[in-house]
Amino acid sequence: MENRKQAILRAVVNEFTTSAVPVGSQALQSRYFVNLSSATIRSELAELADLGYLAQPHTSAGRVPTDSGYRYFVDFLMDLEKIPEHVASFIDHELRQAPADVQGMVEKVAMTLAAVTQNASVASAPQGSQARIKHLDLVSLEPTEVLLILLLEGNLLRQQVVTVTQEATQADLTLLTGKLNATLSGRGSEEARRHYDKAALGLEKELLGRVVTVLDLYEQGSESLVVHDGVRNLLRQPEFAESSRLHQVLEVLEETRYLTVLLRQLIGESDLQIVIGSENASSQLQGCAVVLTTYGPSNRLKGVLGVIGPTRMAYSQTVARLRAVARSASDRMAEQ
Amino acid sequence: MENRKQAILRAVVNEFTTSAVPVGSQALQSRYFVNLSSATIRSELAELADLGYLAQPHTSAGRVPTDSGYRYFVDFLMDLEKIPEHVASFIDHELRQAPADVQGMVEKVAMTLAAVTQNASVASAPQGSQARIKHLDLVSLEPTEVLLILLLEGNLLRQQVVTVTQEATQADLTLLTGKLNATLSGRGSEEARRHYDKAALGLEKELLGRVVTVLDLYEQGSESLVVHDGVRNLLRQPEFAESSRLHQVLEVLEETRYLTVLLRQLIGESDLQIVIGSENASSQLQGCAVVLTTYGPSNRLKGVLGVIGPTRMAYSQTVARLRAVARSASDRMAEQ
DNA sequence: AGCTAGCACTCTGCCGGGCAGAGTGCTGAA
DNA sequence: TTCAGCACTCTGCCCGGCAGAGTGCTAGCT
Repeated sequence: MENRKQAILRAVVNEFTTSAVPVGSQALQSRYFVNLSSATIRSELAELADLGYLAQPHTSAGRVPTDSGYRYFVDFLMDLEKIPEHVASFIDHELRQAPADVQGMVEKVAMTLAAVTQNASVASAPQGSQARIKHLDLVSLEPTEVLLILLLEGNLLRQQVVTVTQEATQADLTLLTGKLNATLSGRGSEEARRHYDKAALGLEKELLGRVVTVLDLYEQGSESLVVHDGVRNLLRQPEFAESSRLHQVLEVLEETRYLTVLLRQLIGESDLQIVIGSENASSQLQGCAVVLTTYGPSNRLKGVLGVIGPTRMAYSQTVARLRAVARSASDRMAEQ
Repeated sequence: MENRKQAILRAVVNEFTTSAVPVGSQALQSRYFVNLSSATIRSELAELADLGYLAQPHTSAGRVPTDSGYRYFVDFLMDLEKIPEHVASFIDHELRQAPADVQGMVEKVAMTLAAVTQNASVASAPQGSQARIKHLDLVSLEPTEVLLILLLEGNLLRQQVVTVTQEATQADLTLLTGKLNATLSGRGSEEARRHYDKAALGLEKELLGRVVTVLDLYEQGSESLVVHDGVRNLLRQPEFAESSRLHQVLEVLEETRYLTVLLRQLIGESDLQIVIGSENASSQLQGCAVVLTTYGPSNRLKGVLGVIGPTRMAYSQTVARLRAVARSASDRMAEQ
């Protein structure tokens, strides 16, 4: 595409993302192209519309970027924002005072991301495809009830109440704890399963069975933790003035199943993903853009972090800030 | 108040909660008082308006309950709904498949409550004024880094990474774990503090210090867990058609600080609390009603469970279902 | 004394026309 | 290739009129 067309498309996107009003040839001329006439701009706009990058709400309205227009913009025209100093330090400050547990951390990350991007945010807890046991603990609740505590790699705690058929005192359990820790720490589910298969019937086998279950659940990601925040930011945008639009977005955000699927598709894909409007698989997110990246304490443990907003979004700013939050959060988690 | 006035007020509230349209004398006559003329009803309505229980949006509209009207209704006129069988079994079914950890349980409770009341819900994790240690565990991460895992009464897990000044192997830690468990299990923060004061400088003292910190944080409730769900349900109500109304509610829900305060005021108060419109302390909840109750595994461990919706709410149904969820959740938590 | 039928009154919501404003596409000239 | 000018179109807004809903009041009835 010629340079000037690109410049005009960029200008339309910039203008529209800030004003939310269809932009006409005069506005462009006075603010971006003083030494071009509005008529010239008009003919360029018409051609951009023919190419499918712009559309007009009605005959005598200005132009609005289409989904392909935004796509072209983010692929070729966007120059990354340099994050202001105060935003960077805000991010660090917020994340530094996040709680140490995963749950609290993920919530704080989502909150911070929503605050700095002024959009809605989602975050899933970092998770590896393979779970490794770091430590295991058994606590007697009742004679036949045992609380199984599993510490997984990444300092993730899992707990399970196991009802066993045979009574066990805390002393029995402490003994067993030592044994299990010796054989299992640092190992994953395949190792646990092997021990389970070998074990004789009884307490140990019952508990090992539960250990395997917990690890399997984790690896399937079926109990994955996903949080969201910042829905109130969306309400500031005219796109969500009528409640039906927001309703659809909330259906996605509050229905964790959808969200899990949405996020899982990213894992393994490229570092940054931008999904615009109709590119979204789910019909509820038409008119919305989703910007996603991964984060986590290590290469093996990755969670997904995302921003959800109207397609009329400040993409360059969003991407830069999303990356900053992801980096800062990853650093914080790696420290632990 | 005379019987008939009460009946009319009750009818207005009933009718308005289902239709959301100001209710006029004719509608009342045809659906509730066939052997009364609309003129009679009109004069009663006028008197109820004089008493402050009803208002009209404009001269020729029907009547709408005021906040005091709703207040009178819930205090004197409401008869509690008997919960349909399928709702009761839905609640049990949902809560039965809740995860065993507190976080997951609280989320599931909030989700279920939102589903059965068709409003927004909030839930805080059960918390006692006194924390008791049930079990304690130490895991070596690095030579000078120890992961402290505390299992509190109510099966609440807390974890903390402690950087210690003196190197310790896992064997050292296992030894210390046994000692600390012997002295601390079943005890609370005052006991932990006593041991901390007595302990000689070194590993044990450093760890005990952290134990005390964790218990203190817990008892202050400063790290209390509060979740919400079901905002999408509010969007179905005409009250939230313009986004500004929802914006205010979201400010309260997404700002955990507000929510914590809102919920904490209930602890220690009566079993059930209904706050209607202007009775709300926070200005953002004008026009909203909040129905709160407590729940938890025992009398000492209580969390708050609440429903937030428009003042035009099916109070009787909401109260009944809120109670059912609270009871079912309490049972489930007590089992563990 | 309480209830009711009838009636005038008021307010909203909706429809259609007219008008200003914004923005376009086209054309002919530089 | 660019640009000035112009006719055209479409929206948003205002306005008046009208139907509908609901009220308050009054006079008469039981």
